[in-house]
Amino acid sequence: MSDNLASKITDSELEVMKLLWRAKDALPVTAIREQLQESKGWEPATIKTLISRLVSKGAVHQEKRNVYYYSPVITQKEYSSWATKDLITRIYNGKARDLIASLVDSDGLSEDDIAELRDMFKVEE
Amino acid sequence: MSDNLASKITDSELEVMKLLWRAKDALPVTAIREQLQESKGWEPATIKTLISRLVSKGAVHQEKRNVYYYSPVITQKEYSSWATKDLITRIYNGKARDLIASLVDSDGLSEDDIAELRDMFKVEE
DNA sequence: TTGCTTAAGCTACAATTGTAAACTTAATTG
DNA sequence: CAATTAAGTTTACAATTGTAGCTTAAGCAA
Repeated sequence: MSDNLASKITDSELEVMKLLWRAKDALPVTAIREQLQESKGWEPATIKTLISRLVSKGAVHQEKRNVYYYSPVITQKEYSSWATKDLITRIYNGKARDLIASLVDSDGLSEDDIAELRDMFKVEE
Repeated sequence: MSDNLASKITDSELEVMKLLWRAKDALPVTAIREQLQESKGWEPATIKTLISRLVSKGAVHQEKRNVYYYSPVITQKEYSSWATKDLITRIYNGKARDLIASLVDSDGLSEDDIAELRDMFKVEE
């Protein structure tokens, strides 16, 4: 994913993306609105603006049926991994291990997490 | 560190923080400018604005000597760990291990990183 | 001491973001 | 078919951010 795309997904827009990622299929505004209006307390107009911005920045695709249906162009994986690398670049001088060290070291990991990570790194060839 | 503080350090401001973190002692504008003017191509006025904003948001402390000397209030560790937790909250549903899984899984880790992490999580058994 | 060079403070201004209303067009319903 | 409603488009507007100039005050050199 190009820096252009992901870097421009703002916090509010991300809420829309999350919803689209959760959905298996493309969704019409109605469906999007239904969820965000309640969970976020946003006005329909606000939600529409966010969707439009995402479409114009190429993060969401719109398909005309009876009414437009929206689906994510950028996958959640792409986005998360981009965001993570971005954090590493900006804050950890590009060193992924420093991120993890920081997590370990600031109690960012639960016992469970650590157990799981131990596993994760054990089996790895 | 409160959410208030860290969440408000913007990208440009972060460059100033990084410099202050690197410095062992408080620095006068001159010193800060010297470095950022070259590395970032910023005008003196810009640098001054960033410093002022950091001071007013409480991330940097200023001490009047002959001239003001600036030093970080928020430590780099505090900031990184905050930023990391923030990422986890926003993108990984609060699950630190998902962050790491994503790193592993998107080739965000070099062989070296993995070796080191394996050490880090080595089972003492 | 008087102006010259900066530091510090205040002001500016465009782009982005969060939030939304107003207007226009198309669809649904009586 | 006319009226209502909902979808889609355009416009708005304040806060934040990136970037910087202008003004005033103060220290230093001549």
